[in-house]
Amino acid sequence: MSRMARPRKPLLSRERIVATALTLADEEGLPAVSTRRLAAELGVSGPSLYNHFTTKDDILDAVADAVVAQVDLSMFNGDRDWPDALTAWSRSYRAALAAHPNIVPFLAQGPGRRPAGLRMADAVFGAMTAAGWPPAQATRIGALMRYFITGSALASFARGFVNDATTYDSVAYPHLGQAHLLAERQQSVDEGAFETGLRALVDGLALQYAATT
Amino acid sequence: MSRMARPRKPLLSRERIVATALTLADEEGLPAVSTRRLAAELGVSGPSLYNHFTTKDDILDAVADAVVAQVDLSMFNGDRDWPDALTAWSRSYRAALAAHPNIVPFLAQGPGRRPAGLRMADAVFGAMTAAGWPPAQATRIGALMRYFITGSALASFARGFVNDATTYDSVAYPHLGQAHLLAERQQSVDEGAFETGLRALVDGLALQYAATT
DNA sequence: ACCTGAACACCGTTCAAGT
DNA sequence: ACCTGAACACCGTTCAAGT
Repeated sequence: MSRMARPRKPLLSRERIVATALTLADEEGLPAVSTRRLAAELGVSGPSLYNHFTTKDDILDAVADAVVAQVDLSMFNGDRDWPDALTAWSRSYRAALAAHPNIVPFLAQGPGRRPAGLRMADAVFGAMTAAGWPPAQATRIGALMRYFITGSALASFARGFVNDATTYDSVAYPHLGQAHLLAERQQSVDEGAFETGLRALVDGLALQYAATT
Repeated sequence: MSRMARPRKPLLSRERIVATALTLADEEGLPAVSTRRLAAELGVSGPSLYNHFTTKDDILDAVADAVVAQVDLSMFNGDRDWPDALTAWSRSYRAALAAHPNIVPFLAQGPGRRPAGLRMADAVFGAMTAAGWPPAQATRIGALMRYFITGSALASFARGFVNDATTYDSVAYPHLGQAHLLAERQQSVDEGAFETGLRALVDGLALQYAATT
């Protein structure tokens, strides 16, 4: 059964488009990822992309999915108790987003309905129900942790902090010391707020767990 | 002290631009808010807007600030204990965002450095320190609650849920029953996840409070 | 001071045409 | 099947010109 020799291989592939889009977003920001710019980066003309994706949003969805696919899910294999697993997963999730901050604003908008997001939701749901959580609560836990982690990533990584002394009027905002609002402090505030919130969430869920089981 | 009579009053004002932009975003979505479309809505030509704002992002910042300004802060007046106040504020915050879902993706990106956001951060910080929280923790609490609330609003209100049976393959995602992913279920999942997470956060913070004071 | 039209340098997407 | 150039209907923003 022989076939004709394949014609010269295609210039593009979905994988190459996604990888190049992610690199471009990482290096020059989300606004740099236009179809025309991305195509130029790939050495083709703009409309070529439409042979592989139906829309620009489809491309960004795939990029977002590639980022979410980096999240470690191995802590849900049953070796750890649920609070430990949830904590480890949250940190891995946040780290995956921190590695690609410029895609976070897009990623945070969609519900997690792409493959990697569903795989993640499935892993959390499975581990929580296995640990004894009722299914309805297990669903909620997956959602609320995602809210917290993506919200944290958005606020932390998205836009720079304007270090403008006149913005922070001590008369208008008597409780906010200037020191609390300096740009260089922001990252440690974000980090501390994330860890404090993560612990509070897991501890608070543990209270509910003890009350319902 | 008389002055010359004012010449015909300006066609535009910052207030009118912001109000019209918010209405347009509410009714037709964020992409409908282009400078040209907004100007047309206001009965002027596109470039006129630049007499009142330096950039389109400045306009959207002001719109976001107007939404945040709707958040009730009266629960921080000292009548309630801090967990009650934090809970009431969170619900008011979420409700303000739910009233204008289309602006949330923009709003969630910036740190809360506009007037209404700073007023809010100041109120939370003031109430938490007054209740006995150390300043560093009070700052973190304001930030982490914002992460959770904006993250929740983004995921809940931003993009519709695709009700596509083929997306949810029971082989690929064995733990996720189809019923859990139907569009009509989504809103109640979001609501339940928000309330579960809010309670967990406040309960978990109460544990930390008891341990540090 | 405030608004306008014209212009610049872009967009996302469609489509007929090429191979 | 996959890529191209041309085209359409848009963008945000600048700027000289008007009042």
